[in-house]
Amino acid sequence: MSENKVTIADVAREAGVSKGLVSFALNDRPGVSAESRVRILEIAERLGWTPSLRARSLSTRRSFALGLVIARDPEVLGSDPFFPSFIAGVETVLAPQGLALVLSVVPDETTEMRTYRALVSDGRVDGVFLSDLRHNDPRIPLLQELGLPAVTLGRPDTKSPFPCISVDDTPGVAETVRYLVSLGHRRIAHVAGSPALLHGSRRRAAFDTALREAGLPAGQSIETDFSVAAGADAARRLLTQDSPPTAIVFANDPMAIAGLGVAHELGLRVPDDVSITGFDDIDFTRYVYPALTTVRTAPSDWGRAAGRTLLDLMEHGTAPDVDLPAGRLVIRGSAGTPVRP
Amino acid sequence: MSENKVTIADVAREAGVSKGLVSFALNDRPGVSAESRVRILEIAERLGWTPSLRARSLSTRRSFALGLVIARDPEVLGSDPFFPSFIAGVETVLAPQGLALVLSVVPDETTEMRTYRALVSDGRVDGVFLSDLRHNDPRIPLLQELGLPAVTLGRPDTKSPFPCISVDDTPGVAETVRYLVSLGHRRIAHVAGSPALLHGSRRRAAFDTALREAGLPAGQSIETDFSVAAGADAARRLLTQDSPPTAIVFANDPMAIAGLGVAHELGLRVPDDVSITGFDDIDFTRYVYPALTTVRTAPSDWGRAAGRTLLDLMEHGTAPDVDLPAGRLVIRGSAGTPVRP
DNA sequence: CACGTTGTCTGAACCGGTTTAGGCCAACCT
DNA sequence: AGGTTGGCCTAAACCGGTTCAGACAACGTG
Repeated sequence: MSENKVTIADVAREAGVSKGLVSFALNDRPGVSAESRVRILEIAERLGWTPSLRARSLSTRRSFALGLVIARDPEVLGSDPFFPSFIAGVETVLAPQGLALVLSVVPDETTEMRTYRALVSDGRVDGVFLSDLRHNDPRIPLLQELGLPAVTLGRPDTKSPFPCISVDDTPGVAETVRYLVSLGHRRIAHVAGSPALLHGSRRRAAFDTALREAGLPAGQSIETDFSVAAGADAARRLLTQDSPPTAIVFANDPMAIAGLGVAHELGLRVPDDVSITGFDDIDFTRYVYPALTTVRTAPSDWGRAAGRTLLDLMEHGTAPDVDLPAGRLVIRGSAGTPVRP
Repeated sequence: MSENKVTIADVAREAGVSKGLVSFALNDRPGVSAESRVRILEIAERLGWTPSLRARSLSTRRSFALGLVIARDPEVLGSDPFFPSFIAGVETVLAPQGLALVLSVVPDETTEMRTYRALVSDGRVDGVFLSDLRHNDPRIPLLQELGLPAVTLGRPDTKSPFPCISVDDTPGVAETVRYLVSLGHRRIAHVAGSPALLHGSRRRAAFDTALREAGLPAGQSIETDFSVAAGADAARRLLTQDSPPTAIVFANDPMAIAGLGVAHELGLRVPDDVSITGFDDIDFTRYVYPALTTVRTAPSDWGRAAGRTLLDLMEHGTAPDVDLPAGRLVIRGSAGTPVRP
């Protein structure tokens, strides 16, 4: 009762033509007279015909679905609103095309590679989004070998046949550092993300560069896995040492928020005793105290751009890279003039 | 090159038997001699045969995929780690079965209903998870009409043909209120979630009941949409009135964290001037200051249970409801003895 | 008038599985 | 011996589309 009952054969019989002609008319391809076309369409409409995705899949060898495989520690995944927003953005372009999004959340990299292979050998998706790019990312040659169209979220550090959607984190980090320096900070530390992830190491490199350009000595950096817990640990280490930094630049907002908590817990005032900045401008930032100074990024724009580019790629076999506007610093209360520089 | 080239016909030819027999052997069904079976399996193995999902889909009228449609304001979605964890839990049971998860994030309820219809008429999924249950939820009759198997996340307030996976929020809320009362609180307010959502209104009802059972007069309640922003607004309204509450029970953690921020901003000490509790025990709770006293829930357990139940339902046509253990109060620093009761 | 040309349409093969009707043969029963 | 049963297997239909070779008629052209 629920499944679509009327097939192309029903339409053909009703219209007194062959299946093939109906198919041509429905996909408006040449070789059908104007009268036949409207008559067939009219009959299909009247009979309530809808295409069978499964039949179409079998004969066209396409699945009309796109894939996203997320290999993140569930803890990190939960505190980071990137993916929900990204997916919402992707959907806005997939839904109108009748495409579905197949999502896999996997625990580790081995499973991740296996998942891509399975998606391909099942013919489950026609293309994938590659996120959380890593150094020398093994997924790029894998997907190339598998012949699966893909777009990368971020610019890979190796040769890649796939279009990429990227946003330069450097200006945001640089702007943050310049702002802190302008407030009088000289001992600025960085709580970096995972060095294995490109956006982790790039933000860190941007931080180092920014300090150098400000004429300051290299600052302290602590590597983390981007998790809230790791952010808290890093903040505690930085703030409990002798002559702690007067400002800490966190590589993402969840860690920065944990940093705020640690500062409070240690009896430090923010921003008087220590300034704190984040990255991403997640919703929480506005409502913690003090509100977090951070760099605004737009994950749902990424999603839209990535979706459009992947469609382009699948349709034309090629698609240009997209550079999204760099994030700008959003100034709130968590960074200020140090009372004891 | 990527697509699976070897078909069941190749195996049949190589084995010198018919397609049908190969199919029987591969699905180990009766009617195949032991020798033939091992020979066919051996040959399929040697040839590297893998089933074509698409062909199987067409002939069995199944899609080997399950659906999840999320209709939430992106803002609320982003700050709430429920779905990432839930999905991770679901995956642990789907992946071993070779099932995929099709995810839709839609902006509103109208689109949501349309999405379900599309999923069914495309035959895109074999079953769905129904989350964020609403009062008199229109999706239940819709799915019933569409004949799509489903499990509900939470117990519906109307007659439902579907198994449900539920957890009783009442004990957690009750425990929270009793704890606050035991600390000496008498003016306890509630920042409720959306009254349209069952878990929103149930937590609120549990709150009212708990106060009554403690012999206290009805407390103040403010309805919200579960968003961080709404939580902050509610907290501000509660705390800036004459004789504000000494404790606020928030219906979820993101709002509670926003509440902490508002309290700080108003110059109130937590928990001395106002105690704050949350619900869900998201990762942030441990790392804000003071750490949030909240009720622990386990979204990935929900995911696992929901996945198993949906598989059961699809296989046997029926599946029992599952009651997950109620969340327990996790005591941290954000609630304490009121200094001015 | 014979000859392409063009436009419209049909029939059948095809995608790669599942499923059913029925054939054949050996074993068993009376 | 003849009839029944059951195990093993094949051929063909089927799921519902797409696609291609070719039939046929109308048309213009030299």
